[in-house]
Amino acid sequence: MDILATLNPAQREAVEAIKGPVLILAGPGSGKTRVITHRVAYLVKHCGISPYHIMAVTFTNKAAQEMRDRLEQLLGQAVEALTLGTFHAICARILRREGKAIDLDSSFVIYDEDDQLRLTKQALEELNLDPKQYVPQALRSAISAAKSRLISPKDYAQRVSSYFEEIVQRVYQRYQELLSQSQAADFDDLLMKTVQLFQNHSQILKRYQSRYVHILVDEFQDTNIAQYELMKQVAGKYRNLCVVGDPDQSIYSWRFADLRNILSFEKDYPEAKVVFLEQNYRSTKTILEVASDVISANVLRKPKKLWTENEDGARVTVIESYNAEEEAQSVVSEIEKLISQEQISLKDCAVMYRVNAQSRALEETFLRYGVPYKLVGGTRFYQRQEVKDIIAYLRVIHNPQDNVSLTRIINVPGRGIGQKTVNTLQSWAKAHDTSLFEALKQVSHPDSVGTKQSLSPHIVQSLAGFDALISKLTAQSQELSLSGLVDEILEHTKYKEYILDKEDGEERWENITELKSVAREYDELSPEEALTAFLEKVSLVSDIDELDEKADAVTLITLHQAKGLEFPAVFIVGLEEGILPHRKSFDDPEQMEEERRLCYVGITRAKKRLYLLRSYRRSLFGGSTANLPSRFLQDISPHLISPRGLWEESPTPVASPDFNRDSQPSPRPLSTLTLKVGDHVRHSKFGSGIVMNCNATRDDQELTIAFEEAGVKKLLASLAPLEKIEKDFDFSS
DNA sequence: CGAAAGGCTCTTTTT
DNA sequence: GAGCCTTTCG
Repeated sequence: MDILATLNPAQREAVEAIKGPVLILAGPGSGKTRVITHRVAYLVKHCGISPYHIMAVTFTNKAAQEMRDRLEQLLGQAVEALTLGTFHAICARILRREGKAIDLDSSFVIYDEDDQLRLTKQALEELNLDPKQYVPQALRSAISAAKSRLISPKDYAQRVSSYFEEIVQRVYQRYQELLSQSQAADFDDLLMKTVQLFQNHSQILKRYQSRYVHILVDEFQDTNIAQYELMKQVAGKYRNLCVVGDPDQSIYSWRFADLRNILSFEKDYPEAKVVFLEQNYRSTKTILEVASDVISANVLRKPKKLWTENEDGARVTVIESYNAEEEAQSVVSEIEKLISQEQISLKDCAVMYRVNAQSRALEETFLRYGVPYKLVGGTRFYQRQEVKDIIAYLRVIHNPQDNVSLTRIINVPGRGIGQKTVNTLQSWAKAHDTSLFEALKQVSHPDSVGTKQSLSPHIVQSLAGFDALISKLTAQSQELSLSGLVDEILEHTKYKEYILDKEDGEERWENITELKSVAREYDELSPEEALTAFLEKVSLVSDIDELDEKADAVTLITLHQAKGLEFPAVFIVGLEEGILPHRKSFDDPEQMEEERRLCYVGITRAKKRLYLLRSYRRSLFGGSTANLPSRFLQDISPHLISPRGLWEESPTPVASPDFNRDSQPSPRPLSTLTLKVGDHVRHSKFGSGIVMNCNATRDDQELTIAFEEAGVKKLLASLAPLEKIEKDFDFSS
């Protein structure tokens, strides 16, 4: 089969441009994944490049798996040698192989957010800082932000400019020490440490540079600085770097993704070829117009013209209901209508929402009406307490240095080792500069000195018992299959009795059974390999990876997770001020633009039918509140909408405030000048910029302006030396 | 030491 | 409303 035959001219151009850097700006539904897949196939089949010399980075493991499947179809051969995966998975692999060079044991564990938080708390405690005054979550996030920007504790120390940052620096420093003591890497470390490895070991970098002749990166708009740097390093030799992204679909800035990467790309690779994919193959004309109405209100974007040859399609349905329950019922009844009247099945339908908590009302209603559904995410399987407990046992067996996991299980199920004892062990470990595990071993030996007096013989016995348990399991781990090992853990800890005694015990035990069946998939490997592979998998899987496409059931999913997917019928629920856009974005125009992009991502998932739902009341936390309809709804041209619900009954809708930012009541005319959103301005100091938001204060205008060079600033119209400029100004150039 | 009860806070998105 | 923490009592 000819790899190029099925591509349109722009797609073909993107596939054939194999020499040098390429930036593909691809709108939703423009065949972006197809282009990447075909490009790899083209490299292998037409250019004779071995898959061994190609690296392709995807956003999720699922996307990676799908690409591998499609490639094998396209090429008619397996492509095992191809490096394909998420940045995190690829980095983990590199670090396992090369970690020795930077003092990272090849059996290092990967800490997730929960582990990170525990470690942050420990660092706080050790530094005698009050966790009430310094919220651990905030510190964790600040550390993560630093790492995503490749700022080491030392670098951080040099740029400290506030008391809070001073604290962050100290916690960050200690946090890293604790990580290294545990032979652990957190998510951010996977990226940062790989970059550092390459920075400090040029001979290792050279090997990888020579290997990867071609590099492809998908969802480029959601990469962070560390990922950008990594890519730049590996592509340093051949510069055959192809990145694909859509700035309008950038929705991960809170994970420190940096849209500037797209802008930097053209600066760092001036010879880059830029290809635009603008033809949409997914949605109807109507859906595309709705999407365009919503996204065009963003100020910080390059206008883009998407088009399609698809039919006009039905108008989008806007449904207003009284509360979340009624909203869920509307979804169910519309789905039933679709199934009976159109050729749409359950698995063609997806319900998307801003926050996971919204899934509850939906689930209850789906259950009540007996409509099958698959829930993506929510309380994530591998995050569940009981599942993490068992994994913690496995981690300790695999890597006894892992202090976080050891602390987690040392008294689970309860064996009389309380917080006080753990503290004693921890200070002993710190005083002797050793791991908690070593402390446990030393202290529980009857002939050890120095600590006995502070621990009762009774406790020492408990510790010795636990130590013996771990030793025994560790010995068994050499011989038993992985599922056998899990059985041993369960048996010796009496975990079943422990968990069945708790609330929802049955359900939790089922989760353990489920975990065991995952473990069984690794039984054919050698015990050592199985444990390593299993632990790696459970650290890096995401919920979306587990989505079963074939099951005939409605998908319930967050807007974030829906990125990259498509469905014939899409329901977006909770289009209300405070939900979508989320209230957290109210005072930050940049975040507000991201909310808008999120809405855009949701809309553009739909192929044929789109339903936008909004309810008058919603009880998200405790008391129920009345919310106004989302400003995004107001941005859609009325002729694209066919209304249902409250609007249907009362043709003259209840007067609701106009949310268009442009028409916010402006203050009394200023003698200088009055500006509105979207105006281009020049500031005597900050240069040229664009107005993102206007806030009328009592006798002034508070402006948020994105300056080309100086970034986003908040200014007062009466004071700022501003002039309005007419000429068209391209923010991104 | 551990279970139970009461009080507190903070409510987003996830590799 | 839930999850987390602290307090209290056995």
